[in-house]
Amino acid sequence: MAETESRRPEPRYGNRPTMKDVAARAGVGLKTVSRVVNGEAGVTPDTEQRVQEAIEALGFRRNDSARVLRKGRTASIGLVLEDLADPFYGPLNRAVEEVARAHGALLINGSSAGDPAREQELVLALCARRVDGLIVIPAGDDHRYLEPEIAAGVATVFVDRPAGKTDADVVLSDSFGGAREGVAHLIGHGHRRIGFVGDQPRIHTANERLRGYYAAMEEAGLPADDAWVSLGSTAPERVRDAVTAMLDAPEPVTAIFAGNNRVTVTAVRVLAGREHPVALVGFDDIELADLLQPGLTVVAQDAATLGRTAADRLFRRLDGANDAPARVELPTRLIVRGSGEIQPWTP
Amino acid sequence: MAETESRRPEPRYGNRPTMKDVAARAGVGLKTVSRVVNGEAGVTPDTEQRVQEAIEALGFRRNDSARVLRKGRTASIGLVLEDLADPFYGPLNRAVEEVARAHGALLINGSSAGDPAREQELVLALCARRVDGLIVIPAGDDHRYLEPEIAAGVATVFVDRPAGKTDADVVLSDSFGGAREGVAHLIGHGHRRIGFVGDQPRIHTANERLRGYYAAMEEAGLPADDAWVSLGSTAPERVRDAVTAMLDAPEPVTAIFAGNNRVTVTAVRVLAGREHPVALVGFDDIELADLLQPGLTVVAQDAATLGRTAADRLFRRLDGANDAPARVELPTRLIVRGSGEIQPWTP
DNA sequence: TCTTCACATGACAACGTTGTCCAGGCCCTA
DNA sequence: TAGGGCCTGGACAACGTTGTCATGTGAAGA
Repeated sequence: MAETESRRPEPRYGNRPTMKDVAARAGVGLKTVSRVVNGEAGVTPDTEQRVQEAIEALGFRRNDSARVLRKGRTASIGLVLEDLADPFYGPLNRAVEEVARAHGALLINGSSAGDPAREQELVLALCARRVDGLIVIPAGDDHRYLEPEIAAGVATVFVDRPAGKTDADVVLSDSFGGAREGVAHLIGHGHRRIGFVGDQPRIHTANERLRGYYAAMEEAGLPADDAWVSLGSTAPERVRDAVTAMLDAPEPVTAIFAGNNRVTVTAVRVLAGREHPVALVGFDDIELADLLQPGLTVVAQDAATLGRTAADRLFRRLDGANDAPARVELPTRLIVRGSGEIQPWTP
Repeated sequence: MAETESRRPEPRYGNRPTMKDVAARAGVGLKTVSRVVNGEAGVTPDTEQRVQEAIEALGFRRNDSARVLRKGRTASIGLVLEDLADPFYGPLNRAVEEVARAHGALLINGSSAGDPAREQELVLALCARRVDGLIVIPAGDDHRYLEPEIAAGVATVFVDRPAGKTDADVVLSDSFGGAREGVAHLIGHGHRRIGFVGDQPRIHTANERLRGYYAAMEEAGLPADDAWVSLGSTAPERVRDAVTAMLDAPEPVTAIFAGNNRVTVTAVRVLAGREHPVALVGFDDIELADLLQPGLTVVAQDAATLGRTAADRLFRRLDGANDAPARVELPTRLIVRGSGEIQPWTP
C-alpha cells in the first residue's frame, strides 16, 4: 500500500485535498461531495453531514480553477486603468468592485501606466485568464487587437475614453461641456487671456477638454493664442514649466484652466509660489480643494458613477443583453469655490 | 461529418478555439502546438510557422485556467485591503502591482470595507481561485481561519497591521513611534491639553498610535485626560462630533493629534470652520497638505514602500524562502509644515 | 405481491492544457 | 551499409471539477 510518489507529474502544489480525498474519507462517491459543496439538492442530511465533517477535517476548499475549466465562466472581471495610485481612479475602482461583488465576481486589475503596449499586454493576459468581462480605461488609441476577444465573447466596456478604431460600449464624462463651462466661468469673471494646460494630445479627454476651451473662447469672441495652450505629460516638471511659461510670457495669462487632477495639483503648487495670484479652474475634484485659500473651483466628474455605470453595463451584457454598443455620457458639475473669481491682473 | 452539437455539455462559452483546433488546422499534433505556444525547443522553424499561422487565423489564445489546473501555479496573488477608494492605499496597491508584474503575476484585489466577515469571505474566495499568495490588510483580529490555507502552501503576508491569533509575516509602520513623535512635536510647542482622535479600538494601529500618544504625554509629565481621547469610526460625522466636543469642553484641548488620514481630513475641515485655530498634527500624509494655511504637519508613512516590502517578502516565500514569520517595521517621518506650531490659546 | 415512481447515489466523460514517453526519420560514423 | 545518436512529432494520461446517465433503494399504489 506504500504509495509511490515517484511517477507523479511533479508539481503537487501544496498537496491540497481534493473532492476525491473528501469522498474517500466520508465513504461516499465523488459526485456526492460535489453536490454537497455546491449545495445541490438530493443528498440525505445524514450523508451531507458525513461529507461536511470530512471537508472540515481535511481543510478542503474547492479548486475554482478546475471549476472554471469545466463551467466556462470564471466569475471574474478585469479592470485596466491608468494608475492604481491616482486618487481619481480610487472611487472608480471601488465602484466597479462593488458591482462585481454584487454579481459574485472577483476583480483583477492593473495599471497601464499610460503605455499602450502595457495596456495590451495586460488586457491579453486577462483574456488568457478568461475573465468574463473587461473594463478598460484606454491608454492607446487602437483597440483592434481586442476584436477577436470580443468576438469570442469577452464583454468589454471602455470608461473615461472611447476605444480606438473599434466599436464598443463606452461610459465617459462630458469633457467638452465641462471644460467649456469651466472656461466660461473664468471669462465671466473678466478674464480674456486664459491658459489651458492639459494631458497628452493622444488622450481623448485631453482633446475634448481643449475643444471645450476653444468653444468657450470663441463663444465669447476671444482669440485663443497658441502660446496659451499646452498639452503634454502630466509629470509635475512638465506642468510646472508650462504654467510658468504662460505666466512669464510677454502677454501673460490671467487665468489657467487645468485639464485634469494631476495638472491641477501642480498648477496650484506653482501658483502658490507666485507673488501675484492668478485665477484657476481645474478639471476633476480633489480632496481638500475646499480648504485651500481661496477654495479651488473645479469641474467635477463623478468617478464612482462612471465606474458603477460601466460595471452595470458590463454585467447586463454578461446576462445576455445584446444591443448595439452605446456611448453613455455623464454630466459634469461646476463647483464654485473662489479660485475662478480672482480678478485679472497685469503688471 | 455534420457535427452534432446536441450532446455538448452546454456552456461552450464563446466557442474559443483550443490547441486541438490549432493542431488540426496546422496539421500537427497537439503537443507541438503546446510547444510553440510555450516557446519550447524542439520544433522546426517550418512547423512553427505553420502553427503560428493557424494560431493567427483562429485567434487562438491559451486558456490559462486549464494551464493552471495542470501546473498548479496560478501566477496571481490576492490583495485584500480596507478600501480601494482610500487614497492611502492607492500607492500601496500600485507598489504591490509593480512587484507582481515583475514576477509575471496578476493581481486580484478587493476591499474588506473594514468588515472582518467580508475580509474572510474575500480571502477564502481568493484561496479557492488558488492564488499563489495573499497580501492582507487585516480588518478582523482573528485569522485562524487562514491556517489551513497557509499550511496548504498559500504564502501570506500581512500589511499595516499584524494578523490576529496566528503567526505570519507582517510589514507595518512604526505607529507607536510615529505618534509619539507627533505628539511630542505638539508638546514642544507648548501644548499641554492635547486631544487624540483615532480609528476604532479594534484596529491595531489605532491602539499603537494611542499608546504613542500616552507615552509622549507621560514622558513630558503631562496628565492624559480621558475626555481628550476618542476612538471610533472614521466617518466624518463621528470625527466631527469628537473634535467639536474636545474643543467645546470646559477645559478645551489646544491641539489635536489625528490618528489617520480620514480623521485628519475631517479635523482640518472642522478646524477651518472655527474662529480660533488650534494646532493639529495628523498621521499619514495627504495630497495638498503643504498648500493648506498653515501647512499641515503630519507623521508620514511610506505606503508604497509598505506595499513593495510586503510583496517582495511574498515572492521570496513563493521562491522557496522558508524562514520563520518575521515582523518588519518601517520608520515614519515627521513632516513639519506649520500646523503643529500654532500656539496654545485659551478663551 | 408486484409495479411504479421518486429519490439518493455513484460511474464516467469531458473541460484545455502540459509532462512523459515512444516512434520514426535523419545524419553521422565506422 | 549497418549501427548509433539526435531531433522532431505525436499518443496518452493527468490536473480537479461538473453534467449526464445509470443504478439501487424504499415507499406508495394497485
